[in-house]
Amino acid sequence: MDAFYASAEQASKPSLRGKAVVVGGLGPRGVVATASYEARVFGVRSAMPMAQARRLAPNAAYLVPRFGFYRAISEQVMGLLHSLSPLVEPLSLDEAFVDLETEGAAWDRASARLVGEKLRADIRAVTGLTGSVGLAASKMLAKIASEEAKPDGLVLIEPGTERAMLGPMSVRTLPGVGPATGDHLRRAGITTVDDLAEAGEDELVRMLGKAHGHGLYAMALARDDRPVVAERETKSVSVEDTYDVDIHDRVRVGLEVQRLADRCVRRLREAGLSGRTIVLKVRRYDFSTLTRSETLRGPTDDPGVVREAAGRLLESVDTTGGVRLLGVGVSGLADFTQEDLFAQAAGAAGVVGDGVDHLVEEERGGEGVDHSVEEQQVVAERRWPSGHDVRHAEFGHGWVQGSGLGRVTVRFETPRSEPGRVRTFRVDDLELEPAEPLPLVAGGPGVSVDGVRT
DNA sequence: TCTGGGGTCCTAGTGCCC
DNA sequence: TCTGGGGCACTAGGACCC
Repeated sequence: MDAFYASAEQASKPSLRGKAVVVGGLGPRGVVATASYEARVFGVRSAMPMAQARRLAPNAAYLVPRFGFYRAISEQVMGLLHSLSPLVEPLSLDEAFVDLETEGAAWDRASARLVGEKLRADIRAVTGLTGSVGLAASKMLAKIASEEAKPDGLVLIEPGTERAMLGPMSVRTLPGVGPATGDHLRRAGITTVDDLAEAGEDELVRMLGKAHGHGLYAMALARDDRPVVAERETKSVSVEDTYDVDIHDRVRVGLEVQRLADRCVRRLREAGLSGRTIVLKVRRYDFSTLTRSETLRGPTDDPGVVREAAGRLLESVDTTGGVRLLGVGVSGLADFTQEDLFAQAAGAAGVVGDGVDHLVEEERGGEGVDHSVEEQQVVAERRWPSGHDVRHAEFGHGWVQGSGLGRVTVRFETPRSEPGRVRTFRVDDLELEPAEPLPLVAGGPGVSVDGVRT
């Protein structure tokens, strides 16, 4: 999908079509998740700090991501892919490999092109969004082709032309070559795929290690026989939070770790999993990152056990100077099998989602009645996040354009209306309430944040 | 400029067992 | 009995991807 989150927001909000839209974290330490093509003109890119994006494109619309909404659209698209072949390997919400050969969906260049064009038309009809298709003989080449095809295109790499096409490209084009490997190679005078092939396998293994060296050399020769894998098992589950301001108070750090442990267990249970290895992640004030892990005798999904382990791990970490991020994860996963799980949950000192959350909230908000202007703004943004849908008793469906200082500004429009008007309300206006996103396509399936089609 | 969140995979060191 | 080495599990960190 092309600039997926931003395109979904533009489809949902007529007044943003053709405008610069940036989706990402809006806090002081937020980064850009996706920028619309209009925003990219100003130099805004994924993973860029939000503050920098705002300097580059001060007039863009800045929205927080709505993953439930994107997930629902993603499920529609994945459904279309599954109608082509049972072998669909999702890479993320907006990208997947499809093996068109196994079940005979395509057998040559012409049939593959037809399938690809029909898929693009179907995606457009079902979701109202554009997607790009890369067709090639391997996953690596299909991925490169789809990048070349963006936005809203289709690229087929003709068999036999792969090496000639790849040769002059930057090493950074190859999947798995990021900033660090790119720099490493550049220092050795290797900048293109041709340079990689000339360097030879032994040299690449010496420079980058066995797995990476062999893999890169094969890719440089356009060799990639990795199959499309339909079912991938989850290997770990984790949650993490970056704090707007570094936390110095050791007690508060401990409370946050417990809160994260609870959230992690909740996710683990939702997935029907348990795990043996508990991982604590700490990013300190200077951005250095530490992980500490502990492997238990058997898998658990008991919040008390995970909390305790995370707490023990925290004891071995020096947090003086402050921490900007904390995370808790569980790996070494097993299918959940313990029969007495629910008994354990009921008997645990604090059931998941209970107790600790409230404690932390009180710590934050219980310091008196004089809330600063910034605090009021934070509270308003929490209740009315930018970009989220709302419904007003009198004015109908709209979305939050911004909030703060006790006010929330709403633009009243729907995916199929003309660009709408803006009105401002008090944040505690009883006629205003959060709403589900509306379907993007007339007559198409509706979309709710739970991913249920309506 | 100042760096999110949720993942995967790889490497290297260490300790233990056979 | 001592030593070496392979294999494995565990731990920590780093790179990468979307």
